[in-house]
Formats: sequence, structure tokens, C-alpha cells
Amino acid sequence: MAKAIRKNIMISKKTVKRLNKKEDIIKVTAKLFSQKSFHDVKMDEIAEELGIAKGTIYLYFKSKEKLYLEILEESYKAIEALLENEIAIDEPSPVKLKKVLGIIFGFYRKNLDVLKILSRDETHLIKEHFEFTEHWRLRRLKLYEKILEKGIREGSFNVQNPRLTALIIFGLVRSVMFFYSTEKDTTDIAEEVYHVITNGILSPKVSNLEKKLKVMNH
Amino acid sequence: MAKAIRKNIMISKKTVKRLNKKEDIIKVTAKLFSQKSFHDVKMDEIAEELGIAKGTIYLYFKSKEKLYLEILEESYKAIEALLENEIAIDEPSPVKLKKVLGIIFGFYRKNLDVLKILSRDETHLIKEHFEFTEHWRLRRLKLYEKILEKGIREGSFNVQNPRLTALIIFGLVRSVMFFYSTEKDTTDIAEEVYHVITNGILSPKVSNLEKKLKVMNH
DNA sequence: ATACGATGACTGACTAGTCAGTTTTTTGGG
DNA sequence: CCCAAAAAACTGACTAGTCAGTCATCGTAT
Repeated sequence: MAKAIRKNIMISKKTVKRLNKKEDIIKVTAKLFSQKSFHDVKMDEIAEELGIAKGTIYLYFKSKEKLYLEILEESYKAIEALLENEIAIDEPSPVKLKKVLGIIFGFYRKNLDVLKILSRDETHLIKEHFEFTEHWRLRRLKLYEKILEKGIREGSFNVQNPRLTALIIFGLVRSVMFFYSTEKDTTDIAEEVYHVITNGILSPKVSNLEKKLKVMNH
Repeated sequence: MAKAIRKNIMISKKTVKRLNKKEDIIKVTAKLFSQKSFHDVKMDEIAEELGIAKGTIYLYFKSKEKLYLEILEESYKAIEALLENEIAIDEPSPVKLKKVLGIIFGFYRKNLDVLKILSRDETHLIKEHFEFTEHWRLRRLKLYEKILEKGIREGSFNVQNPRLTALIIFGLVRSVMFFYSTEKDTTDIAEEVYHVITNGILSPKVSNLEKKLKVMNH
């Protein structure tokens, strides 16, 4: 009995150790992959950076591609976990949109490596990678689209084409996160972006004028 | 005299031929680079696709990297040439913004290869490439920013942060062009995108309400 | 004693770039 | 117009280097 318990403890310790090492490898490799392309990161380089032998990496990952894929998967899961709780809460769509933007901006700021890897278009590497990225992209688009559609039903949003608008939000997030000031607080960035998306850039005077013209034309 | 003329004709013919071949190589290679990453396109593959020997490519391009760089340069120049004329015309900023979007969408639709290559983030290849992409990105941002600022001065735009808004437009263009319906006319796409950017997504009722709330808070 | 994680020298497949040799085009004198 | 020789364009086998992945061997914990 005591033996069994002891053995269990051992296995658990070992497993923890294994997972730790895997985590270490993923962390270091993610940093490297964020700086260089897949082919420019060498397995020898990863091993050296980690202070382990190259062979050891292969004890934890079947191949370089699988290692890359696991990094993607981990990153994707991390941000998805953050979003999941938020999605469940029932609240006005504008509030939700702002919150989701805040979460995404916040996550990428804390994980710039991930941002660089995820938004790099290296989907030609392997079929698995392509499908993975595609799946992830569609899920994010669906999220935006759902929020927009709910907002339309609630009367808070006036969106003619939710699909296109979701695509617009999806696209601008990457660009803003990549190139907008790194000093600014991400909640403020989300706020600013939200303001542009919701209010548009037309001045009210012109906006009204355009509406009047439209009415006249009809 | 007759000799000289004949020689000139000869040289000109030769030059044309050389340029043609260079063009051919660029065209075929661009197609390949749009499908696979830099490292996944092999020089042997390019040669085979062209039906020429690998060595011949090296008569026209110093290296694989230079070949890649020339493709970027060519693409960049092509779209810049289209925009240049438009920029010069003096017209209301909203009109100009819509036109610029139309031109960009139109160009990328006709040159999907170019879109894929340009928007792929392979800026780690060589310093030259990084600087090149950076330069190009900043120019495009400046263009959007100029239009926005002019619109503000004219009273047609109400933009609090032109830099951020330019970044937003820059980012959404890629995403929309990549993933939005390929069947739709690009002018229509530009129109739709323009509508979202200018009017925002908030329904007028809520928009007014929010403004009232803001006034009350102040 | 033995099981197992770790090691790193080694392998072999792969590829950018080269260059000696071949083919095509141009030239200029008869 | 013709032809030989010079020039230019082209070729593809070869080189030199690279790097993902392997495996015989080692240390160590139980």
C-alpha cells in the first residue's frame, strides 16, 4: 500500500518535471520563433539557448513542426481561455465588444512573442498548421460577428454587414497591436479603438448631411 | 551612320529581351513565393517552372534574396504608381479616402500573389527586406493620416487620433482583401468598408444617448 | 542491477550558388 | 548574302555547407 502511494507520488513528480521541461522548451522556442522564421530557427540553437542537448528536445517533441504546432496551440488556448469567461456573461453588446477588445489587446501586450508568431502568415508549412490557423481565425470572426448581431437585435448597433465588419475588427486588431504605442495602457487602446469603430470618423454635421441627401435621393 | 543606327537598334532589342526575361523570372517566382515561404521555394523549382537552367537565374539576379527583394520592389512601385496620380488631385477628403481604398482593393484583387507576399511577415530575412517593408508601411500610413488630417481641417472628419485611425485603416485593408468575398466588385467592397469606417457601427439612437451621457458627466 | 532520461557526435538528405563547357546570336570582311 | 570567329547567353553537374533527426553511450536514481 505504502509502496503504491510512493510510486504514485513519484509518477506525479516525474510528470510535473516532464511538463515543466516541455513548458521551458516551448517558452524559449516561442521567443526564437517570434524573432525568426520557422526555417531560420535551428534545433541546435534552441538546445543551446536552453542549455540542453538537441536530442533532449526530441524526447518531448516528435519533430520541429510538432514543436511549432504546440506553441501555436498553447497560445491559442491561453487567449481562448481568457475570452471564454467573458463570452458567457450576458451584457450589452457594446460593453462586451469593448471588453473583448481589452482582453485581446491585454493578452497580446503581455505575450508579444505570441502575437508575432500567430500573426505571421506561415500557414504553408504543413497542412495541419494551415487548418489550425484557419480554425482559430474563423472562431475569432464568429465571436465578433455574434457580438455584432446581438447588438443589432438589441438595437444598439447599426451594422449592415456583420461579416465584413467582423473582418474589419479582426484585421485592425493585429495592426494596432503591432504598431501602436507600446507605452499606452491596453485598456485605453481598446477604448480608443472602440470609439473609432463605433462612432466612425465622419463629423456629425457631414454625417447628418449625407443622411439627408440619401433621404432626398430615395 | 547607318552602322551606328543599326547598332543602336541591336542594343535596344537586346535590352528589351533581357528585361523580358527578368520580367518572366519575376512573374513566375512571385507566383511561387505567394504559395510558399521564402525557404520553401527552391531555385531548382523556379528554373524548372521557367524551363531554363538554374544558372540562368543567377545571370539576372545576384542571389535568391535579391530576387525576392526585386519582387517586393516591383510590387510596391506598381501600387505606388497607381496611387500617385490620385493623391495629386485636390478633392474632398471623404471622396479621396474612398478612391484610395478603391485603388488599393482593385490592385490587390488583380495581384493576389503580390498581396500574399507583401502582407506576409518575412521581414526577418535580411535587414534590407525589413527596412524596405518598414518604409513602405510608413508611407501608406502617412497617406491615410494626411487624408484624415485634411478632412479634419475641412470639417468633414471628426477624428481624435489620426495616427491610430490610419493604423486601423491600414490593418483592416489586409484582412478584408484576404478574406472577404472574391466575387464582389472591389469598388463595392471599398464602398462598404468606407461606410463602416465613416459611420461607425453604433445605431444613431444609442450614439446620441452616449453623447448626452458624456455631456451630463462633464 | 537496471531502468531511464540525457547526451552530442554522427548521418544523410538537401540546396544555394558556381563554373567549365555548350549553344546561340551577333559581327564584320569578302 | 555568306561564313567564320567573337561575344553573349545558357546549361546542369558539381561543390561546399547546412541541419533535422538518430542512436550508441553515459550517468544516476531507485
